[in-house]
Amino acid sequence: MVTQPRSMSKKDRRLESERMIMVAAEKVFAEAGFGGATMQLIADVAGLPKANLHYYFPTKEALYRRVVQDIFQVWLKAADIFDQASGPVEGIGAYIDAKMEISRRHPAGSKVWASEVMHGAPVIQDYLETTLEQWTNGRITVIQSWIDRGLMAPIDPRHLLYMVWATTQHYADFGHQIETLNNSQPLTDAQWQAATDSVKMIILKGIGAKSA
Amino acid sequence: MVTQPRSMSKKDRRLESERMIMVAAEKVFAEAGFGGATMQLIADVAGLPKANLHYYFPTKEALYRRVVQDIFQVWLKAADIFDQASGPVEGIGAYIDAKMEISRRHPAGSKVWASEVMHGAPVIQDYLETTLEQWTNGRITVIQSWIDRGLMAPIDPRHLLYMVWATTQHYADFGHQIETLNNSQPLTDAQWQAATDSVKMIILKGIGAKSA
DNA sequence: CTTCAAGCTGACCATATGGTCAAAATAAGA
DNA sequence: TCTTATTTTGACCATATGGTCAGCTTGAAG
Repeated sequence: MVTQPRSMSKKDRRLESERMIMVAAEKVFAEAGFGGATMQLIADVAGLPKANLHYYFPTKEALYRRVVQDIFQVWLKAADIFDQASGPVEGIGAYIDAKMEISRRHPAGSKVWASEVMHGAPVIQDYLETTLEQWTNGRITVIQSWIDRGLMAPIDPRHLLYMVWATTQHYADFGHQIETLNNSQPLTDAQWQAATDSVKMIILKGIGAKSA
Repeated sequence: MVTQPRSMSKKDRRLESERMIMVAAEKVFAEAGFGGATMQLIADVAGLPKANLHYYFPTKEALYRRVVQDIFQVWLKAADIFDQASGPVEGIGAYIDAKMEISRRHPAGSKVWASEVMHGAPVIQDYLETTLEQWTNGRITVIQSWIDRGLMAPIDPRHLLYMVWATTQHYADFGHQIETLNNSQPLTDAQWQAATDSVKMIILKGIGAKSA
């Protein structure tokens, strides 16, 4: 694939190799699913011999686990925006922006996550029960406070979050379908912007969001 | 699994066997993905010897294809409601109701469909390009006419449809995550109703829908 | 009852895949 | 330069899986 620079310390090369493998793995897992992905294909995409993958990651499952954990981190970081907001228009608006951007820049990751959850979260169930639940409850509190302050309609915060997740991730997970319905062309910059604006407009208006 | 009634014509038994296999296959494909599913497991779930599956369905892919096609039919049928509606409140409201009902009653099918599309629609690409595109364009026309008649805000109909698909299917595809965040309990009747109501309320309000 | 096509299945095969390993190559330190 | 630890990789193995097939069972028609 890509020839590694000669001038690299062993530690750097290690990190670099791991990164290349992770990138290739994310792509292959997204395209074929865990069961359909093969270590050989991941190795080919990464431009390394298969045995090399097993030097860095003992098993296919270990590699997959790392990929999923990585994605989860990206997810969580994007959510920080929520807290700095003074009200729903800013908070949810910015959150939608961030999630749409992730769907656009990181579609493979989104698909791997979706696949993992669809199959019953065999490897990140503990994350769902701990980190995700805590994060969710925290945001629910924030949204509820907005409702209490009259900044938005009394929507069940949980279902609002689900709607944001569903809608934004749909543009990654079902990107192929969307592209097909777009004359088999990838969405242009303008179309991504229009999609983001539509989503934001409908949801913010739908919950009667007011600026703080 | 279930013992077949003795009093059945050969034709009926054929249909019955095919049905049992299809049901088992849908479940297994949903839980494991195409690559992760095995004919042996499908056979076990169906309560038949593996060789019997190959008697009715020549290959794993052929079986999978039939399952996906079946699901697509359910999808399309649910969409008929759209046409009988006089305006967005009735039309989109009923469509959301129908799709939420499918997500609840047919979650495995929804997952198989999602998986298929996520992996680039290898077996139903032609459906996307023909049937689905036609259906979509038809509904876009309907929605546009509502906009033209001032029955709703000038939202891009395409993104509205995507939002309805995303949100309703999310309750099936990410059902495991939702259940985990619900104290690891399946949603109750009341919770399903609340979810449906939330979705309908936000979207209908979000697009400024008016009864015709 | 007989016949014969349709349905069914245990045993088997070729292949693909995850994973191992010993030996070679490489680089850091003394 | 020599030594040692780390990294790389071709060859190999055990297993799982999709698929086949020859022979058996069943039931409908004459």
